[in-house]
Amino acid sequence: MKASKIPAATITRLSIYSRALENLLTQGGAPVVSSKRLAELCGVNPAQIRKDLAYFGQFGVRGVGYYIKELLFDIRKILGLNKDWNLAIVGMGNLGCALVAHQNFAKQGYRFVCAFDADPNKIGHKLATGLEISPVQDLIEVCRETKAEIGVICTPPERAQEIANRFYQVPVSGILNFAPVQLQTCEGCKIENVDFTVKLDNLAYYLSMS
Amino acid sequence: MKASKIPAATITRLSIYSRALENLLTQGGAPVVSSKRLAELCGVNPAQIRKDLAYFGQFGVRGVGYYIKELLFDIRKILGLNKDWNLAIVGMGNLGCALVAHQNFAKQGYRFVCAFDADPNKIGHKLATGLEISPVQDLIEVCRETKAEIGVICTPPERAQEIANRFYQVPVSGILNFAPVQLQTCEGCKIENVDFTVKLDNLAYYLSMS
DNA sequence: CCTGCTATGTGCCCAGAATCACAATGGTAG
DNA sequence: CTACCATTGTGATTCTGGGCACATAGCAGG
Ligand SMILES: NC(=O)c1ccc[n+]([C@@H]2O[C@H](COP(=O)([O-])OP(=O)(O)OC[C@H]3O[C@@H](n4cnc5c(N)ncnc54)[C@H](O)[C@@H]3O)[C@@H](O)[C@H]2O)c1
Ligand SMILES: NC(=O)c1ccc[n+]([C@@H]2O[C@H](COP(=O)([O-])OP(=O)(O)OC[C@H]3O[C@@H](n4cnc5c(N)ncnc54)[C@H](O)[C@@H]3O)[C@@H](O)[C@H]2O)c1
Repeated sequence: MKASKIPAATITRLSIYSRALENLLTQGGAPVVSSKRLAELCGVNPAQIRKDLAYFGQFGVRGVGYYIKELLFDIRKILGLNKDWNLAIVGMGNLGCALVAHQNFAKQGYRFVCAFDADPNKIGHKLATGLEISPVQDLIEVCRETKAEIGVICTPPERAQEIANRFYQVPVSGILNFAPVQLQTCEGCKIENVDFTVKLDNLAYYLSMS
Repeated sequence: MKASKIPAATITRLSIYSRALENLLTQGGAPVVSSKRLAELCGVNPAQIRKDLAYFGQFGVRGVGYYIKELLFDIRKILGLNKDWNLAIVGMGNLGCALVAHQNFAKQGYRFVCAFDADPNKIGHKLATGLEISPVQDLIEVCRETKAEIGVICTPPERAQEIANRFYQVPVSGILNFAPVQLQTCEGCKIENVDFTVKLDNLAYYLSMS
């Protein structure tokens, strides 16, 4: 598939473009946007946008620009957001609960279909969304029942690998990992790490430079 | 300064190396580590590690490897983590509270010195750490009093720019932004975005490809 | 003291990504 | 119908970053 030829950075930017387009839509205004204007909103080079889109086809009208609504639809389709995705989350602590409570995910088509914790006090507890916390021992079984496709790890770092291994057995096809460890990968399962500390460290570096 | 010649990716990796080194330290074992072993732990190429470090000097012993404790110290110094950093946080909702409750930040020398919200019900409330939530109107004043250096934005996206503008006035020298918007930048203030949705979108793309 | 081994430090090369610049083209106005 | 304008789509160019491979240097053992 041509997928392999497309830079990862392009995919990340597509996601950012889609958010800017959503904002333009809700704000109303002209139904078209030029690559120049969109570039300003996203903080990138206009040619970059045109080239990113060119990987997937032709979406604009020369001399006019891009029809916002159509482009948004096309980008979401490229990103695979024209379907809902089922998420399983493990570790219902501070962060885990914040994620499940977050509205935007549902709006984008990401649904939490099961939640797990190891703490007996939490198991059985119902979250605001109606989701009930299951014991982590049942992870594989429940994930299969609920057809989870993406796993989200919010446990302490020393438990993360063990949870990942179980996800591999389900199997899920992707993992979003919030624990600050480098997970061992597994054929057929794509991992994305979200790491706040790394971002803070970056800031610290640049600030102590200047 | 030579800073500008160093790839941003290098700084990010340094942060990851430092975490791996911390793990090695607490686990005990040999006091030295080779670039090969460290590379395995971090999921990168050994030459990459040596090259990253070479930007800043010579830290290893040929034929032996790197002394873990010393290297960790040196990397933390490079990253500017040999001092504490004062953080100001705005928006004490689900995410904001999770961040303040998080132990790791304090361990790394990141201290929350003030917290703000617009909700009258939250103002005056004391967090577990003893930190009291201040009204967002007082942001500039309180940030100056508490010597905040880095701002953390956890408000809804439509409020984020307005908060950033106030941070610019303090001024803080860096902002960690969790709201899914592209903030307008300001000379002298470095911005880092943490964006979960983008990561999920990346997953969605790769999963719908294969 | 000398020899051999091992892992670092680094010059060189290659790949991929960002930017530039221009030709192609749809829309519009006269 | 024609000519002009604005903005896209894309080939060419530049630049940055990653990986290879080897020379270099410290250590250990005899
Ligand atoms: N909270 C933050 O702001 C923040 C920031 C950066 C990184 N993180 C990382 O995110 C993760 C979670 O952070 P948190 O603040 O929510 O921690 P937390 O302690 O509030 O929550 C951890 C949860 O995981 C559960 N758990 C522990 N072991 C488990 C297991 N084996 N199986 C299933 N569940 C288990 C615990 O019962 C608890 O509910 C940690 O790895 C942390 O380092 C958190
Ligand atoms: N919770 C998540 O998992 C998650 C994930 C991705 C992104 N985000 C983003 O992080 C931000 C916060 O998310 P959350 O889940 O904590 O939302 P939340 O609604 O729980 O909290 C938002 C808080 O901001 C406060 N606030 C609103 N306007 C304010 C203002 N002008 N000044 C100061 N405070 C103000 C509110 O009173 C509230 O306490 C949002 O931008 C959200 O999109 C959150």
